Amino acid sequence: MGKRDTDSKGAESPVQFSVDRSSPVPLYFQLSQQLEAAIETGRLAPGSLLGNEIELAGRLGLSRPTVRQAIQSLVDKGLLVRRRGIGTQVVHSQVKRPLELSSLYDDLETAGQKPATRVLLNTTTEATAEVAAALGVAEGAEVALVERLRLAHGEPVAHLRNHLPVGLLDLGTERLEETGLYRLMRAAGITLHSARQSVGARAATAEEGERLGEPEGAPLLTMQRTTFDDTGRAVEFGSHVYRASRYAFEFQLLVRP
Amino acid sequence: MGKRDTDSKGAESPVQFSVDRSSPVPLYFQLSQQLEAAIETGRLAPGSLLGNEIELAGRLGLSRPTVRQAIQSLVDKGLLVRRRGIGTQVVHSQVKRPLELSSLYDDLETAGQKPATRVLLNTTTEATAEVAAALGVAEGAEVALVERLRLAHGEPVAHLRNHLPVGLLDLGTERLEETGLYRLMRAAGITLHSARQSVGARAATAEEGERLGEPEGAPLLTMQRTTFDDTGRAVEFGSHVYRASRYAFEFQLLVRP
DNA sequence: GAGGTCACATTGTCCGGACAATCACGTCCG
DNA sequence: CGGACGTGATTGTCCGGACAATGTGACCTC
Repeated sequence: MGKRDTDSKGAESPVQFSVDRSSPVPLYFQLSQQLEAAIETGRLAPGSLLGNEIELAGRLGLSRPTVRQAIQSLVDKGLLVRRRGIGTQVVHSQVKRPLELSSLYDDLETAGQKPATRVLLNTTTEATAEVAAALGVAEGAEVALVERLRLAHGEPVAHLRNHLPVGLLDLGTERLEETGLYRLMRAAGITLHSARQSVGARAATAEEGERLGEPEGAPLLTMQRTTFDDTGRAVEFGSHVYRASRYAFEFQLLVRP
Repeated sequence: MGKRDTDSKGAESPVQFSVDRSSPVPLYFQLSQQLEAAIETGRLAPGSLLGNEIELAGRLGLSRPTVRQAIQSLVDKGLLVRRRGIGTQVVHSQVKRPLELSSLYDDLETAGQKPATRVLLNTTTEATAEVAAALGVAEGAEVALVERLRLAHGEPVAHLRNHLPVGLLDLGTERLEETGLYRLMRAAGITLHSARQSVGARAATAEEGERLGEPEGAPLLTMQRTTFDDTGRAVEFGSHVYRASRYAFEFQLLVRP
């Protein structure tokens, strides 16, 4: 039978870590970042053992709880797996990034494309029943409305319609053309917390087809999203339409144990 | 019991918790479950403070790290928010469930529908290049193939095609009609870890329309998914098609701080 | 040789304490 | 009256240790 090779354990790990106690960065965070970098660059091979926590702590001059905290954060990210009695090992699969609350802008940017934005509308309007329910305001109340066309390689990719509470944010049209909405919100001190999404599909109307360069009746990917900040306040309601021929949602998700 | 002192905050913390030290269930887990139940039933109102950790620990006869571990698990679930200098409070928004690696079967079941499954195919086949790449086997190698039609209220909702490594699982056709694939895998001792998904849309072919009861060219929602267990092995590759007129993906997602 | 048993290694849980960082709030001063 | 400042409250980080639970592998028995 196959004998478990012993060099995966390795009496001494070839990878060295170190922490800077004078830095304001928490020690566990320093360590978790170094571990993550080592995993991503392959210096810690998939499937390899990490060496037991106690020895690792001693080697770094840290306590075991601190080392555990660092490891745990990577387990939560799906990069490591712990097994009682065995050890902690690097996950085999190609974990890229779990599903994030990312804007389309970031999606395209990380995909190597150069997203462009054309702001079609930047005004205020009266909330419809749907928008009012999503944002938690009265029907007919004034809300901000932004409509944008997102392009990649000069081609339309998506039509984005966002409703926001008035006064939440200063929505400069030129800033909206430079970056994504979420970045603006974060920059304004809003800490995003969670979002409720619905992803579906439908056929393009004549108007939608015109805007996106698709024939009427072409399949479109739709997403509706309400985003909340950490006080539970709804800060955005988006109703977006993507060209199915040019875009798909790709993401990785983890099983919550 | 010492000082009850003045609860100057909101004077709203009459909820009592208790732990059973003779139980094999970890203490932090007992506490987190009770907290979660209290939040879901509304006994802990949204926005209300939780009372500081040290006092809570003293009241329960637990140490602060244990209480923190319980609270942290709920913070990770998005139910609580911690603020330094302020306290821990229940989030306002209607957090339902974060995106899970759930089967369509579970989705429909929790939606109150009674899903039915018709197994169209349960056999083995030779892996195409796409399947081979996803499952990490050689092209042309034998893999299991299952095709199912999922119905709700007697109407077709989705066509599911799954490829699996041979010998991984005993796929009884009658069991496939009773429950979802993921439940079978879990029951077989496979611990799911992560999945890579792609969600898109396209127009129905004539054959697809026939199967799902849609006209040719109707918009369909598509999902491709490769699922990995905790050893990094690909255990399933799914290629699914949903009727956009009858189904949409709904989920909640959390921002990774 | 097959199967069960036991020691060992490793992570899981829990404790008690210490100090730092941050935020809300009241106080003091201009 | 308003802004700067200090103070208290609360969570964040970190330590060192103890015992339990679990899976592996070697050893022993049959």
